[in-house]
Amino acid sequence: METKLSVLNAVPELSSFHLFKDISKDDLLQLCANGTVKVHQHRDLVFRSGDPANFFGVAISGAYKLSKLNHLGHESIIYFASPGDVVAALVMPAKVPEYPVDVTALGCSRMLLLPREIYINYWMKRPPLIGCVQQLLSSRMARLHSLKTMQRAPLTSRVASLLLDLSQEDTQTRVHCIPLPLTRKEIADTLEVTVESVIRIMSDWTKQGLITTKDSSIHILNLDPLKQLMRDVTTP
Amino acid sequence: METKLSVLNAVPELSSFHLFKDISKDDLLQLCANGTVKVHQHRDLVFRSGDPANFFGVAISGAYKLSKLNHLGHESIIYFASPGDVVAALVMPAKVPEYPVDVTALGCSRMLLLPREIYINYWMKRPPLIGCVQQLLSSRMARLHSLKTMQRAPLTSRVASLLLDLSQEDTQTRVHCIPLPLTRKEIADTLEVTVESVIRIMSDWTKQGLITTKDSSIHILNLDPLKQLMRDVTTP
DNA sequence: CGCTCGGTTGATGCACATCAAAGGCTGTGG
DNA sequence: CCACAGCCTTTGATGTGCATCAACCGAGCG
Repeated sequence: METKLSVLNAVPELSSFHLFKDISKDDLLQLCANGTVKVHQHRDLVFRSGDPANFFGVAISGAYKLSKLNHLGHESIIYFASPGDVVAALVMPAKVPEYPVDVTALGCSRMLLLPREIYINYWMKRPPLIGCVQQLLSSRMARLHSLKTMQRAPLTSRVASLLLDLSQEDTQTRVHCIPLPLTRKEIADTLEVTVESVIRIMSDWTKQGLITTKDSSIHILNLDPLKQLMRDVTTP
Repeated sequence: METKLSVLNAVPELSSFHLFKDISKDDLLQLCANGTVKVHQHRDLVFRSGDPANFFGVAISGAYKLSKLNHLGHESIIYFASPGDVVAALVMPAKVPEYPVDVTALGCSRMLLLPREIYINYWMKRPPLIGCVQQLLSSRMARLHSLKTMQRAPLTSRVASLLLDLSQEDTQTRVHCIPLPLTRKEIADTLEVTVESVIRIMSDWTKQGLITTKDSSIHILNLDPLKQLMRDVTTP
């Protein structure tokens, strides 16, 4: 399932994250004391909602989804964490911390896991680092807000908005794609709708040549029509 | 509209908040340096979404709503802040911070406003305080998650859940009521539905004697049926 | 007195859910 | 090697919860 690596190997990647931007290599090793780098396969569960939260994590490569089960036992996806994102940091200061969500790997991914005490004793004593953590949380919060305010928009706009939000421009090929293996079901679970509705919308777009899907990797071929659909509310 | 008071008068209330629980009066005054206590009337706007965020706030009395406008210009309510809650703290560490939401007083309320520099220079250098701030944010995040995961439940459950979430037991009369002036429109804007739908549900409950409304203050007369409705998903 | 604002009710329609069925693809085990 | 199970995707037929639109009432207020 999962394998451990030395933290040392991950130092170059870690240093490249905004989170650790002004931190020397020595400091970085102190901040990662007792840490382990774990390699997860697709769908590996990292943290389970409700479990005692003795560790927090920093995503290094790949991607992770944060989700909960709703009243019917269906998955509700809260957030997608990318490399450089922290998970479970916010609950560390609680007296008896519990993970509020399930954290699951999407595709083969790596995460740095650190004990709670490290957060309390080292991380929280460094204002610049705390500032970065809060900025990450702030942008996660902003994404939640945006999903919430779009809740009453037509589903077409919401799917377009999500895809554009998650897509990144490949620096080489200049192609816009979504850097995580994402099924239609997961898109539906993020927007709190059914798979069928998402599929009806996205297969239209595929037929129109706006997007393609290869090995559950979604590419956006034509940005502008999607941006248009995202805004379209009153189509007179 | 709004009036200023000396911070000194608010010290007893501030000390009673979990946020400042282990902080001496002298320390408290340092943490509130250059602060002002403002008194807001119902519907006064405190921060406007998009404005440069030079201040953050601590709610002292009354209540505040955090909201944004959606694509159609309708209000979407993100959160209700109660006494002891912080607002705009999360965006303080950004290089060029902007308020992500509108903050509006609900009823006559008081808020301690503090300059951004105070957060950066004093608050962030106190790990226990940062811990408390993160706990507040964590519970706000949890409420957002809960609204999100209930999105596909029948509206009846969602209204019941919101009312129960916001209600507090009066320590004297042992009556459960919602400690903020809340219109049906605001409930609708929190759940992202229309007023009419909320009204249809709540007037049923009023007729059944489950709730009453006096001067836009909602009282819950009978908890258990509402709790039942909240859970009810499959009503066979 | 006319105004606005919050609450209420009814008639009608639509966007999305639900249910059903089927095909492709992957991995697993006989 | 094939049979089978499970997951993802797709499509169509049908249903319904909530939105939309319209109208009205009562209370507070300049």
